[in-house]
Amino acid sequence: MNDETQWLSPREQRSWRAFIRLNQKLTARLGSELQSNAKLSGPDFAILVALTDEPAGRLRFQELAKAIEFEQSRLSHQIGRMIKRGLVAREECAEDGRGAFVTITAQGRETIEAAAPKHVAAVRRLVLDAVSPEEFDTLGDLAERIIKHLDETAP
Amino acid sequence: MNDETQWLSPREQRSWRAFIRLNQKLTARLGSELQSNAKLSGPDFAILVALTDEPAGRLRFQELAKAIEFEQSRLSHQIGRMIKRGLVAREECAEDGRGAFVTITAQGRETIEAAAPKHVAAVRRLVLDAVSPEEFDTLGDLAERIIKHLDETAP
DNA sequence: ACATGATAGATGATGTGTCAAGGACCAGGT
DNA sequence: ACCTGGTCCTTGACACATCATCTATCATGT
Repeated sequence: MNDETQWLSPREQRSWRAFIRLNQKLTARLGSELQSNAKLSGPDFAILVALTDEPAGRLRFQELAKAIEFEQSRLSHQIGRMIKRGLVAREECAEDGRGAFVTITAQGRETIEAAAPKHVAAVRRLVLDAVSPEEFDTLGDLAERIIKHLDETAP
Repeated sequence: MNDETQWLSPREQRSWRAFIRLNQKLTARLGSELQSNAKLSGPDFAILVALTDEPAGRLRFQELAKAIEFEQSRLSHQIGRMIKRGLVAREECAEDGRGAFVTITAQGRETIEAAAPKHVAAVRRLVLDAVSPEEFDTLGDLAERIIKHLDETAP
């Protein structure tokens, strides 16, 4: 094996490790707050938000999958579990016999409406409070740039 | 329910969503590259790196858990699976009858040594190539600040 | 009408993460 | 010697993620 690997410099490594660590910690913290405040997981929350963003409160599987960037299969499993808990329902699609809609239920709405304020508060408390508005903008800019780069380098 | 929630401004929301999305995409991409290049998951990789950082190639469960910030139980399950695959081994601890060491095996070393260069290359290609060195420093600074804040606000 | 390939979604197997409960051992006081 | 409480690690149950595979339906060309 050729050993001309461009290892990370100490500086790069420090930034990289901080970034990775932050992701892990943040996901864990927000997830556990959501869980104890509202009995929702991160994926549950993302799905309910996407559905309430729709006037009709429903979406085709495909569109929902695209909106939150879940793979088909992952979404299918996730929706299956959420149906069991009464948060969403599955509806036949008249125009396309293969397709199906996911609809938010009344209970799903109650749950998300109760959860959202606490979640936003947690985001403010855990993240926004740690940096200035300008810095947060910078973070957003960098994130968008890297995402764009990732999508261009797509597999 | 009092409705004085400080919702995110459009600007804040844009940054927040980009940040979250980036985390998800990046974890997914790096995980899948690791998986196809080396048959390792992110957690596998983190553990092998932590063990090779030790001269002895071994650590107590506690210390390993602290080093990579895994909960005890999570680590225990993870190590169990890795033992099955021959990447690490469990060793009794003479000084403390309750404790145990995790040791990297020869096979574990081979695996990580083959995986690391490709992983670093992926990090460069997917992330470092998208931003300037100064920007990456900034990212690191912000990440460290938020982590510090998270730890101070610890549960 | 009918083949053919593409698309929508479901399903089972396996690996991963979290929580709650448990078993083994240690340390300190009595 | 014996509690008692804490520490170290394991275990089982369940939610989640990914992969490969499957079925049903659609859309097109003949």
